[in-house]
Amino acid sequence: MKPKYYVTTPIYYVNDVPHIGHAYTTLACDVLARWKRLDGYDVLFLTGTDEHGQKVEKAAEAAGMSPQAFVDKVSVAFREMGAVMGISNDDAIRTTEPRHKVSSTALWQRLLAAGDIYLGGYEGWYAVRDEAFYDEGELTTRADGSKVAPSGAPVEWVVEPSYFFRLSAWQDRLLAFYAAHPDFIAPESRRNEVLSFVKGGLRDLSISRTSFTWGIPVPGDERHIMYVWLDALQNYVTATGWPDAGAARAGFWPADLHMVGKDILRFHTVYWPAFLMSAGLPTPKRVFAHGWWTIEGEKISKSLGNVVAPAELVESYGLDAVRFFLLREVPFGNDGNFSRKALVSRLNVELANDLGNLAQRSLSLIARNCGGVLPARGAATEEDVALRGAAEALPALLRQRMDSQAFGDALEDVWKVIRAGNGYIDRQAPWALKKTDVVRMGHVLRVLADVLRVVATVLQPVMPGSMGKMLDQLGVPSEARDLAALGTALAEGTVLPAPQGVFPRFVEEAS
RNA sequence: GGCGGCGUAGCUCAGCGGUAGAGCAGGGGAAUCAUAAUCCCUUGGUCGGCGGUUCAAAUCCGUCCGCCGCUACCA
Repeated sequence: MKPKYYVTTPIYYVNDVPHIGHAYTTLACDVLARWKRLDGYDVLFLTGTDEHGQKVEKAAEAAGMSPQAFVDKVSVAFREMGAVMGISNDDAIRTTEPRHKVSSTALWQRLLAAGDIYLGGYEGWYAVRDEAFYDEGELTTRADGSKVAPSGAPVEWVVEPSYFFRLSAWQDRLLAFYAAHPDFIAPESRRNEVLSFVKGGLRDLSISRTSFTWGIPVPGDERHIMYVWLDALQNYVTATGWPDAGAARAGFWPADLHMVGKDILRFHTVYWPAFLMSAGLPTPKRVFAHGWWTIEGEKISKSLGNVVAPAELVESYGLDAVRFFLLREVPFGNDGNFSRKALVSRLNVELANDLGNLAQRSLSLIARNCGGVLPARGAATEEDVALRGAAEALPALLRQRMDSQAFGDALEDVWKVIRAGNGYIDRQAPWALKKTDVVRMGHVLRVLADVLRVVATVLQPVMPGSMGKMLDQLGVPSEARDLAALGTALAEGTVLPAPQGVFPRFVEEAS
């Protein structure tokens, strides 16, 4: 039986407009999912949308629609984004689905049975204008004695009945959990932040509301609806069919990886494991918090009008170039800056010149001088062994990179081999061997074809379309494109199709 | 304020106790199979400042300066 791998994106809040940040998170998960499939795993890759909450209720009202009709409409944008980015998710969960109501209700009952839920009152300074609660310390007192939020909105003291989760009781168990699972939170700096937060003490968590109704009712007390994160986080479990132990996907929980933006790290690394442990469910193995993108040096913001639509980028530069750029440009986990200049540079230098051109020059030499068929392997020289060895080391190397979500390092590893390939072809000069040693020329071209095959194979998760084309040109059968297949050499004499450039250079239109 | 991190070549970053590295950008040369692509060589850094530990410090400790993150209930 294949080993299982379960990776999730956050569920995206439908009130947002999908932008490059959402695309980035989802893309990272997609590459992992594709990599694991390539490596023989049975993969469950989940994304989805968070469709409950007061903001949605209000937005629906403003649009003159029922909340359900509203979310049916706006959630489409996120599924379209997935299609545009070439995302290979197995499921796209929506928190408004019946299966999720069943699962969230069951979770609540588990927490209740564990004695971790009690009825209390949620009170605090609330600004109606901001629809938000504020801490005493955040407020400013005006001359007339009234208090205002940092936004300047007036606040009032409100009390609302609410169910609470006994998070305060979980501090020690959480700290023990982090200690026992040092890889649970990544990157390291984020782990430190979470540890420091939990060590500072935990307060009980309000997990229900009565002030609006668009949510999942609390079992046994339907005046309340479950609040935000309890319902939202549970989606990851819902998708595995829980609480039906016989569900087809039952074996996928716990997730191997929750990919999140750094803004929602705490919910995934503090509340979520506490909920799960309380419910007697296994905890996810790892949560990775990636960084943010700025656009041409500026924060992404609607008011700046610099929100970059993924579809527009794909339209301008091509899907694979965009996918490559996002994972290549910035060490994963760091913040990064998106600039068109940098994207064009990566596309032209690394994709077109380094990789595309290496394939094109190698393949056209084979087409012209080897009758268009794959030459045989021959006695290997020291240089042949070195280059072939570097390529053959890639799968094992990338396995480690992928398991630590080091996409940038993974791509750098591959590019070292590609650069070495260009050095090799220059030194071997098969175009000169054509006149002096045709047999050796064939052997050299075969080394290049073999190296390109490995490179194209391991790059498929990042650039599925263009690497598929490259494998076509290398004569690799569609059933021989996974990592395991790399152990079997291609048959000499395989007829290769006419080579065609895979990555055209991007030329700015003359103005 | 508290806790944590960062500051290394023009740019983006790796190195984290043993004579400063990569990619890009800049300069010179070679080649001409190839997407005017490629290859080779090369300029460039007192590794934020100051002190300390050590035979030896980007690398450990202290301190100062400058940035950044976290410091709970909008998803």
